[in-house]
Amino acid sequence: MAATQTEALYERIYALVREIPPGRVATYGQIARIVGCTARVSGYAMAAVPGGSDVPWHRVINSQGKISPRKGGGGEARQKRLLREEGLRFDRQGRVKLADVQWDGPGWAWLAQNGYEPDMF
DNA sequence: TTGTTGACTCTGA
DNA sequence: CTCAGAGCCAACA
Repeated sequence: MAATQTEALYERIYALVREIPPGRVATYGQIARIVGCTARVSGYAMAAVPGGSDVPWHRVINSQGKISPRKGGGGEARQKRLLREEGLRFDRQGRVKLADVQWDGPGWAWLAQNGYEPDMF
């Protein structure tokens, strides 16, 4: 269980990302709005996902519809390949069409079941 | 405790 | 389209 506030925050982020269906993507800011943190922090949470996790971290991209570049360099290519395998199309600028493939959110039922209050939105 | 860094986003040029 | 600056906040030295 979460021993601290920040651990609880990360767990909320991961639980939410696990709800993103194949073929859809969410943005860091979208995740951040729901769990109640900043876009930067949700990005940091993705960087902290351990390998072999069941969290579909590759379905989280930036607000421009592009794969965010890492510090280390590698990783973007793998993320792009995983998304292609789920049917996403990338244009010449390496962007997906967010209007078509962006996730519409977890839904009220899931939110209520996971401790979120309606007045948060 | 202070300073730097980063898988972000928005605005403006 | 690209680029720069400001705001953001948890992690780390």
